[in-house]
Amino acid sequence: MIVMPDIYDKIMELARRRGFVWPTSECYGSVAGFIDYGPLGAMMKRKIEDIWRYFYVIQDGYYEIECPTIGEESIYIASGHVKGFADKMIQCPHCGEFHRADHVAEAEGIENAEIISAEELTTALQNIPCPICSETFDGAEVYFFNLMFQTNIGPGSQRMGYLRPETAQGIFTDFNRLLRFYRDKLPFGTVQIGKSYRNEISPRQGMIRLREFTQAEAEIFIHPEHKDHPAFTRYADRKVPLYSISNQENRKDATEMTMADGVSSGTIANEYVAYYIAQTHDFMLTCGISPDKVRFRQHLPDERAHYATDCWDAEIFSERFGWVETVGIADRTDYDLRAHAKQSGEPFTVFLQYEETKRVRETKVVAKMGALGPKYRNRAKAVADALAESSPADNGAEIELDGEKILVPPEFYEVKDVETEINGEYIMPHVIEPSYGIDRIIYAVLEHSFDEEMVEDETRKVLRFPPKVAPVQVAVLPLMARDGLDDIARDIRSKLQDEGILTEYDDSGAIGRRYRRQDEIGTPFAVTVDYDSKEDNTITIRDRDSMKQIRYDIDRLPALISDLIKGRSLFEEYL
RNA sequence: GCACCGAUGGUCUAGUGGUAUGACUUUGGCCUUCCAAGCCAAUAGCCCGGGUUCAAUUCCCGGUCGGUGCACCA
Repeated sequence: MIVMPDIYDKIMELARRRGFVWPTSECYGSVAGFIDYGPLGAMMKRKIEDIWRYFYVIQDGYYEIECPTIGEESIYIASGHVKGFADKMIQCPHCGEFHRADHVAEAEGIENAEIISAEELTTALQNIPCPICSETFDGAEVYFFNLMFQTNIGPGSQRMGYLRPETAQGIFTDFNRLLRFYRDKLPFGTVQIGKSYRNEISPRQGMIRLREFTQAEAEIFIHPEHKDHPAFTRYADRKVPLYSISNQENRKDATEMTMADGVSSGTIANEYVAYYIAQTHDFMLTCGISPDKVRFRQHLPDERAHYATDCWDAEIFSERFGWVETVGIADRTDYDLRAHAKQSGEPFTVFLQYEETKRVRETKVVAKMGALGPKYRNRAKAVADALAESSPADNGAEIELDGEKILVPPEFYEVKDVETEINGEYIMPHVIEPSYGIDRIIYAVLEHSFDEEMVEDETRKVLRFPPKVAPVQVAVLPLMARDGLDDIARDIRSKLQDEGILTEYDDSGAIGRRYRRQDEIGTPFAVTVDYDSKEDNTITIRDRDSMKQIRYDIDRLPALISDLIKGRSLFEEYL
């Protein structure tokens, strides 16, 4: 891996100076793991989120919801975060080193180290030597370090709350409402973009490991037996670099493969997973990620969560951090819904009607409650239930009640031959979950867009953002701030504003300096008003990447700029 | 969380037991007819707390933030 140790510093220096990303609350000394997005960063983030919305909300039709960032304890008991998101830690009383208690125990041959309680682990470790200093852990206690931020809800602090460690749970907990919203049909999807929180032990790496970060997650609920994506043809022929389990095991680099081949060869579990791999690839390139710096790495069987059938991470290559996981795409089966169903007692199932009603003949044992009630009293209901499950003989039905075998005589029940109609079945959907780390994507876009080139012995710093991502879309510059050029420029600016285009007006200093300023913040186009503009009602449009200019009619400018930003036409076509 | 290293205008930096160098940027003015030109001026800084000292940005201790290694990363 070629490491350029200064590229991160260069990017972050620019990002700080020009208002993309700042350390948070600097006047009080900042806090590791938290950042502020400055004016340009916040705008750029919004644009990237909007591109994401284009793919998931507009293209796929999955509506967005917004849930609280604080959730009450039950949610995270169900999701497994209260238990599973905590590590059992122990600190050596002699050298002060922190260890994962279960790892130390396992290495010393203690069985079930991962599942035994903290108390048991404490006892087990008392005479075990610290792997660092070899003194024993005598007197040290195993404690839980949970990566969730904890809080109390209300003044009585009776109700425990947690800051959500992922946005997904809000979608799962709203499942029954969402199901109604989508009129009781599968498949359907719901997305959420928002902040999540993890109390990282050591959040270094700037924007890569944050304690508060933005996720964009989609939860797509599908029939467990129908994992073919209805719009699969959209991406069937798209080639994506796949770093599959076998590539990893055979130490081969990622190989390009179409999604159709990925699914038919069995590399990718199903069309849904493949569709979102391809869609993620599409999204990344749209945001300005370099095509040669993305790959999709399949989770190895031992790192995959036990409930997931297939899981792929989109990884982006960073000069500074190497391959960084930015998106996870998993088939989570019915794990989450099942967990919430168990915790809440709600069904979390979909009733799917059969095309044709099925008729089933069966024999039913129906209790005669009039007779049963007086005899069995408060046990009558239990007896009736047990009878329904029993297979009566001529002399009566033998049932078991509280471990006691009872023979219920025939006069207490009736055996009926009934035909029932079955109109459908309840099924618990499976969930496909693409989960995006927006902040990491923003960093990667900055890194991949950043460029330096020498122009007449000066270093030109440019952010080569796609026009859709650039926080400022057009700079309007009068060549001179006089002779009426400034008036024409202001007029052009307001016409562009009417089109909803974000412009910056700048009349200070030499024109070259102004171009450089815009280059540094990635503004794709600059409109310059010169003396010819007064004569023939034209201006020049300067392209950031090529620094080439064209003359264009002022009246038709807003429409052209709009097309250029949306990617409907390319600057080169007008040269 | 541990160990080591670092922290000087917005940015990059020089330097010091007696309040700080230079460049770039920014702002105003002059000049300027398309890629950081020039001139004049202005704004702006020693990470925070404690200690030693007549005096601390400088030395010491603690903290914060950043970098590196360890640990951690559902």
